Amino acid sequence: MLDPQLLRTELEVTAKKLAERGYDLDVAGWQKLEQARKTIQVETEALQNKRTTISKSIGQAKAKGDDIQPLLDEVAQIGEQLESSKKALKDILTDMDKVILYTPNLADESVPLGKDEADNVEVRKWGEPGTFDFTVKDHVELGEVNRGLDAESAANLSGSRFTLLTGEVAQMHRALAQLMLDMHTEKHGYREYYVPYLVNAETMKGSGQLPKFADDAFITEDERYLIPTAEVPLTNLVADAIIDEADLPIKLTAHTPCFRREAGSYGKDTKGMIRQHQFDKVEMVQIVHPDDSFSALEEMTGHAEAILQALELPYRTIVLCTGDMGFSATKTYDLEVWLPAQNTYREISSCSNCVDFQARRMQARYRSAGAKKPQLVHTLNGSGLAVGRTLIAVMENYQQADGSIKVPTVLQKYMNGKTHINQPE
RNA sequence: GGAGAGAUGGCAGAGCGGUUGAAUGCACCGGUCUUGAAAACCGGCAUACGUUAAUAGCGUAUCCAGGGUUCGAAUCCCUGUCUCUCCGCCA
Repeated sequence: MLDPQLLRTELEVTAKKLAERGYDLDVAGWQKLEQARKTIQVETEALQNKRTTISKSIGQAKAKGDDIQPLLDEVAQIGEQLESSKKALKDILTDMDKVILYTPNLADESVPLGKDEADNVEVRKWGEPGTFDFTVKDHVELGEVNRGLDAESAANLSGSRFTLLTGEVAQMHRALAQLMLDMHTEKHGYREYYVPYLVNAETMKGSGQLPKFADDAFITEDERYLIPTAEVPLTNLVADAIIDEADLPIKLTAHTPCFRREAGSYGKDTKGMIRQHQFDKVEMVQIVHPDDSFSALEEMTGHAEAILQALELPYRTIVLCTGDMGFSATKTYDLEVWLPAQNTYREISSCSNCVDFQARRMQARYRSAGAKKPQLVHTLNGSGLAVGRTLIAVMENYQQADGSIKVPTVLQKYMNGKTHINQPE
């Protein structure tokens, strides 16, 4: 959530910034609420104070054996008044809460203005798309040729947007996750976590998935949510914590399945395993000092890029424009990997700096030696990488004329030294 | 799934209807002493919100969470969550 102070002191400017990212804040409505809040809160607290004072003197009078009846009469009148005042205040605060919990983060100055993905800006490009002297197959065909991808069985078991992997393709999927975790823990300084895949509403609220995006998540009968990304449990690890400044930055990583309803994406990417209800992802999360979050974003994006470079997959890095960014982010880099069958770059990672937006929701703070009060930390998250899409990218970029797939050098040790998948004898 | 016990400040641990945001100890910070350190002694030490120019005052809230009883609740009642012990079951 945004700093409520910002909505009080710089409402106009804030509203303008929100408009840049396509969010229309009801300025007049908010001002009205804020005004009412001020009046009623002051009034309520004054009444509360009055009652406490009298109640205390009742105690004293009783101890001395004085007559307490006049005091009881006095306090009786306050009761009702306080009751209604309290209720009015609660209603207003609920309304204000609603507004503020549904309001996205502000974009950083360095983010390009724009409406949608068409306005995103390419920052850099790495590698050259390979050339093929045969007709390239997409990952669905390659999956069939290699008997490794079975969409029909998955559909029978679960419905659309599920995938079943078998044999060497499943093995490669596992190997990719291993490679990613190893690189992040051994080279990039992250600590590996195994986390719950079901979390409660409070946790989903902390990282910004609730209340606004309830429809995107799967919910269980006992009101737990299947995590849409490991960002949710990892980031919330510092909820309500006061961290020693010396312990920052905290760098966490986990390999988890991710579950998404994909409501509203009907007809999009229906073929293959690009967009699924369930997919694996290795996630990176950083909890950092406010001064360091933008440099941490560059670093983390580099960590995701390092995986693509190790796999020698061509990609480009883009910075999302104001209109295309996610709810909690103040700045986001997407990595897009080259998919020869689609003849285009497709998203494979998203790295965001959320500054204090999630930290404020979670009350995640740090204490520094000098400062009196604990300060909010900054949080970042990034995919490093989406495992399923990485598998697709490897399959398509490393395909051979006969439909077999070369195993990237860096991956071979994770696949018992195999150099090819389904190489004909 | 059955039976019982519990949840208080960074930690340990009192309090069980009145002036208690909460004793005491430890930890931490400042000071006295000391060549320095330790010990001893003195002082300080929660968070959020509101009000405000103010990180000054003042106010409100917070003793797991949410309801209730009461003039007044950390203390009494109800519901929920979590933890622990024993039994059962189980990977």
